[in-house]
Amino acid sequence: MARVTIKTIAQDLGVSHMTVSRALSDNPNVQKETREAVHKRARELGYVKSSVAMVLRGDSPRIAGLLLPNIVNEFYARFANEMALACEAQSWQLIIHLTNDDPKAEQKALDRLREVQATSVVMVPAPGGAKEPLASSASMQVIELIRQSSPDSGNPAILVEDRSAIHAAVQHLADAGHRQVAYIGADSNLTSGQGRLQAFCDGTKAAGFPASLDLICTGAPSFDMGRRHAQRILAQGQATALVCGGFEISNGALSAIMDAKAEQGDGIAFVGYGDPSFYAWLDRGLTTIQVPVTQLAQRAAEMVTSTHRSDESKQSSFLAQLIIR
Amino acid sequence: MARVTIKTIAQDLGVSHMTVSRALSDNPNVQKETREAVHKRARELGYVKSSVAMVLRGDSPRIAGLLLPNIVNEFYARFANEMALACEAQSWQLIIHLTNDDPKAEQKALDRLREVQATSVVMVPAPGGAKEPLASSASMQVIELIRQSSPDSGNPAILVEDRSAIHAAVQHLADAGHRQVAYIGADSNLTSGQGRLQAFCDGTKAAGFPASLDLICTGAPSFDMGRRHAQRILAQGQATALVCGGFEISNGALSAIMDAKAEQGDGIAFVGYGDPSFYAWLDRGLTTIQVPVTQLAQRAAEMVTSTHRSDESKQSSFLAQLIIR
DNA sequence: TTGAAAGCGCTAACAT
DNA sequence: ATGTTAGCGCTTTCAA
Repeated sequence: MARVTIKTIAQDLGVSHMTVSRALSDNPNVQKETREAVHKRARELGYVKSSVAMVLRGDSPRIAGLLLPNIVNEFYARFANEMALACEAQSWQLIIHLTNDDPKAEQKALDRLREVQATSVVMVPAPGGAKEPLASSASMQVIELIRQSSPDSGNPAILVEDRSAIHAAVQHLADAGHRQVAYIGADSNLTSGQGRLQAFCDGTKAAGFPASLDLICTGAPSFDMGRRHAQRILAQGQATALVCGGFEISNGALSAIMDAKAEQGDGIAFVGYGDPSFYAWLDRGLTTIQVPVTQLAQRAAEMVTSTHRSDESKQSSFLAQLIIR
Repeated sequence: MARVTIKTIAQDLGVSHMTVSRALSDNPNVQKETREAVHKRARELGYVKSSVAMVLRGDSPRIAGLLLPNIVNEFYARFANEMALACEAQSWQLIIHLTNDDPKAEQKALDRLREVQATSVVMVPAPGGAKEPLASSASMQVIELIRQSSPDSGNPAILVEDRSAIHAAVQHLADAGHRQVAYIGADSNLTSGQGRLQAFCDGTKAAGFPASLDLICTGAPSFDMGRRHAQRILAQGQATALVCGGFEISNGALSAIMDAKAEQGDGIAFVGYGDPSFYAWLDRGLTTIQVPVTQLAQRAAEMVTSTHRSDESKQSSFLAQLIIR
């Protein structure tokens, strides 16, 4: 069945398509009867205004892109969920692309979004991705999430202030008597990686047992990376506690720990990153660094749906919190 | 900065926009030099073809909609994740809308998708939603997921054959000596609810202890609903085991059980629905009904990206499996 | 080998 | 109060 357009309705009613257009937008310059007739017929035929035509004319489409490494990690899932709801409330649509932290996938996703003329993109920049997310993407507002592609990318960013929480995590472990505390986190390729590692080192120094280098593992953050390093740390048996600096890393490390526990029963103290619901149920509750997802998502939705794109590269930062269980 | 179009390039190079169009699509009817010059300039200016213009002309946009109750539940998250990846591989974009199982949100989402001329939608129909998802949506191919808005909706559907798994779950509990087995699931408002409840009842009959009605709880499926009913069941203390028939219900019931366990230490045998990663870690592993997410998602992506819309209301069904832990 | 015209759905700006 | 025209970016068709 061919698309129902204002012309369909116009012919149907024997008026010009302009009259229909006016009637549908409740322009006063139409006979009341005509207007009602048009509305009625439109409803009957199931007419919907083509946003495509509107966009071609110059309206900016109420479409935003969201680029995440994945959506299985509960943090990203929650973020996407909340942001989608907030956008929906403003009649914005969200196109989600998963990058798996791969720069090529990231670039492709950005291109596809430009094709549909998405107004803005919220993205967790992939490590090693384009430093300047394509000059050409000047047409889209790019908002960086959690990490920054480069400290001076000039894009607005929504960040997490987690250094104090990481510091507190180390202190907490120290208070419990731990002296051999390992750390797994992103490498200094990522702005977030730098900050977290720094905070960890500061924490150990403050607690009086400067971290030994062989207890510090960094690299490109991923579930597997976290799992591998945790396995190694467990095998070495040197560390008595482990702090994670990344969502995926935390889950990966945890899976290694749970596996080991199933076999041997013992375990090491663990401080996770992010707070998926099940962390509260494992081992009578896992201590973890909780990131304020809702706030982040709401901020993102705000920035996306507000038409005034922040000219200044505004950065907002939200406070993470150590949840002790 | 104004959008870069073929006209921009044309003026720039002093040729007609048609030449540019031809050059960009590698039409042989252009001087080699011209073609190369055009390509070069296009790259420099960061030109991207407007899919909006193409769609207006008649191309169908490679955009599909995905309507899910939420995306926090790990099953839905995994589904969305896998489907998004599969779509990406085919250069399709996915617009995700969250309905929270609310018919009004569902209807709105469908309208928005029609506005952007989405080609097809994969949706978990909300309970009580439009029986015929809007005749007018004839323009979009609607694919129902997991449940059907009505048995004879006539839409293609991707379903889960979980009756044998539910049956097996009851048998498993019976083998372990349980006789008072409770069930929480969707009501008969949903096609999936009917089937699961039926399978549960059949199972208890086969096991020799027909389910007593006060151990059977049904209603609109949600986390809260699962949680409330589980709390009540625990408080009554009659049942020694509980089977869940729904993703959200399962997580809700589980949260009630974990809370109770934290307080009293005892618990009842539990068979979940869906298999989020952490089920394996709780209580040395939760027995659960595992739904083949990947298969479902891949099938969905296939149907969406294949241009030949299945005229016949094809239904595919994938087998769920009882995972005993 | 190139260009000009028309049309996809819609509305602002002019007619009438 | 209603109709006509033009143009958003692109390709198909027809003309040079």
